[in-house]
Amino acid sequence: MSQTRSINSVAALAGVSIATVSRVLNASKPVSPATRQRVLTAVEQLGYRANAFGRSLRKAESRLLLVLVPDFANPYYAEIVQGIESVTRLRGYNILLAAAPATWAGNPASLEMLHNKLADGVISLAHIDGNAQVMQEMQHLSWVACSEPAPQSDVPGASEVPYVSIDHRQAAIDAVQYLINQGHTRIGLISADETYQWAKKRHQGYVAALTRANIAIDPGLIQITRQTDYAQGVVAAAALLAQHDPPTAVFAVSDTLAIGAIKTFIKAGRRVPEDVAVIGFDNVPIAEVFEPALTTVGQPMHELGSIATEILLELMAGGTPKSRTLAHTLLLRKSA
Amino acid sequence: MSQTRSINSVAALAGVSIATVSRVLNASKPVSPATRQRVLTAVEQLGYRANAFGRSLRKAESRLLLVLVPDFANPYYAEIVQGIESVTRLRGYNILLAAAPATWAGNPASLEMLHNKLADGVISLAHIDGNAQVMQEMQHLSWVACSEPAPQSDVPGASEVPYVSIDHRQAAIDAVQYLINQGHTRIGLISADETYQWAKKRHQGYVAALTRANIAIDPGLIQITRQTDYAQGVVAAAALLAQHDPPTAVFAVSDTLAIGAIKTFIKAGRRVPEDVAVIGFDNVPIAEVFEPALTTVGQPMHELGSIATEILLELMAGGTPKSRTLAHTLLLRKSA
DNA sequence: GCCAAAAATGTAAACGATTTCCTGTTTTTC
DNA sequence: GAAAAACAGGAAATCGTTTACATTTTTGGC
Repeated sequence: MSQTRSINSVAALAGVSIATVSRVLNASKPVSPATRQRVLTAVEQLGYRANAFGRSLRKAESRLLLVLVPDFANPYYAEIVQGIESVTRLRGYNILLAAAPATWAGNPASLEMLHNKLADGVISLAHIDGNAQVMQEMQHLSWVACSEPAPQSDVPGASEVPYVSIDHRQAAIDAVQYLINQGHTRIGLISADETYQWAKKRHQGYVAALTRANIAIDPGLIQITRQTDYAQGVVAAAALLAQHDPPTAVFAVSDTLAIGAIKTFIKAGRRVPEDVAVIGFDNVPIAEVFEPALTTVGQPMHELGSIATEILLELMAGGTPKSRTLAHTLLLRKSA
Repeated sequence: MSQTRSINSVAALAGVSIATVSRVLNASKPVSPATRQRVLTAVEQLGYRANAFGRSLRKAESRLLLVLVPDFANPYYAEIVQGIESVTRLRGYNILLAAAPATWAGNPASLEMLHNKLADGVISLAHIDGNAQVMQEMQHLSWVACSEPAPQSDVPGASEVPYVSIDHRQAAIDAVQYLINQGHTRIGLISADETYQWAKKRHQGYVAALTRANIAIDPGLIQITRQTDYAQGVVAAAALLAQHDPPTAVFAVSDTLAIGAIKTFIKAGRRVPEDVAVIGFDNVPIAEVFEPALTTVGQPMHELGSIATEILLELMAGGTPKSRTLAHTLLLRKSA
């Protein structure tokens, strides 16, 4: 009752060999109804459950998927994880959760220890730089990048890491174009640490949209923050207000930045959207509820996660799935 | 390079036995500096990393902690997980993440499959009802309940499950008392599904505070919602407004409910806090940023997670840690 | 130099499953 | 009714570690 039962105890109780017990439990080979039943009742009686390590060791698979998350507390990632979970649950996999180190380079230990062949595959929501150690590990395991495209391997013949993401550049173009259509010409940008591909791409989209509309790029209107929390949005907005000709519209690469900015604008006596229009990015849960409700670019978070998982599973099954680009949506609300 | 290397290949390359390799890697017994070095370079050269299953099978431990989360997308849980991670990282453990089924009873499979002895311990952020299957599993594994106290086992001699939580009842008393001190006498309650202990306890605190102040309980001012999302807050607030003598203050058992309620009040032409004061619970990230900034009860989320982990680790080490009750804080902002 | 004690290393037995053979029993088929 | 095929179930190898026990090598005191 209290101690751990092995397959041997079941076999003994049922009066069969351990091979037969295994066959019943895995339905791997036919077993006569009579013995089958005997095994089943023995299992029931002992409350037996197969030891995961024994199984994994023999089969060389764990049915565990490693999920690398840059920041647990960020609702954006949380929703993606939710999407991942919805698929793993169905397919009989479990999630091994790990914090992606802020910088890959320094601590190989943290990562390497993690997937000592423990997981069958990896879904990374984090930025993966070309760190050699990491890249080498990637050869051994099935990887898929979610939201943040993975760097290509230099190793010749190495297979590419598939990814699933929205078109960040186009999404930024859509957002900025919307502001332009509203008649704005002085449009500010609040971007974030551009080692992140998404930040970089959105910045590019901003530039592309303005260029296409023949609006000159004013470096003073571009604020790059270190992180994406409210506080950084506050700082960036203050910097924009300090310009001698402040913007009449702002595109922020995340909702948190946008909200921080709006608070600053309002505190400075500006009305949003009348004096300054603001568009955010991500459509986090608060966006809809905030006053004024935030106009923002919505990402299909749940699908990002679920499709990444499907792709990974296909990859693990030996297939060659293609990367996917999902549709974004411009959610028109009150702030712009 | 590409195929999986076992300890044998390392032993062969270094010209030693596998035992010695293991001893070097685990520092379990002294090894002469010379051989030690030879083993280390062999390990390096082959990129060897110990197989987790072999090790876990032999040592009967996985250094994996199962974390049961009711809802991934809820920032409240996300922050607790962050706290858990901060400790597991330090102590060399990893997190196995699982969605706690909404109702335990129906699907034993989901849970049982999960911890086929795979994890060394369990941290539950979820409500654990007295489901017999679950309770039995709890005998086999070290459990700790985080935020939601676990039910006591009926099994005589069974050890109690330690928990870490704030004093939900007292926190509710503090919040409601604050409203009373402000002169309010018609105070509404928006509570949630009271199979959750925290909801029940907060409701009790509400009643206790009013009773102590000799204010009669008006059932019409008590709204119980199914979930804790914004939408439910909207519905509950509308119901409160429909009363012939609506409340001048409202205590909501979660920030999301509070925010939904505030939006409704404002839309109905009421000013917050002048016409209706609102206090929430949890201090989610939005609370500070919302307009009007939300007065709420703060829980030490990060510590809830980290201390739960410490307790679990102590339990697993054979200790008998005591349950902990952490301090809450009433955060006075603008909404009340 | 010799011998006992100490230190270093090797051998082999677990750990708990799955799975490949293999050996007996049926069952089929002509 | 006999040969062939199908079926059930068991014995033992295997996965990759750790570790108790055995053995060899080194050390140091005389």
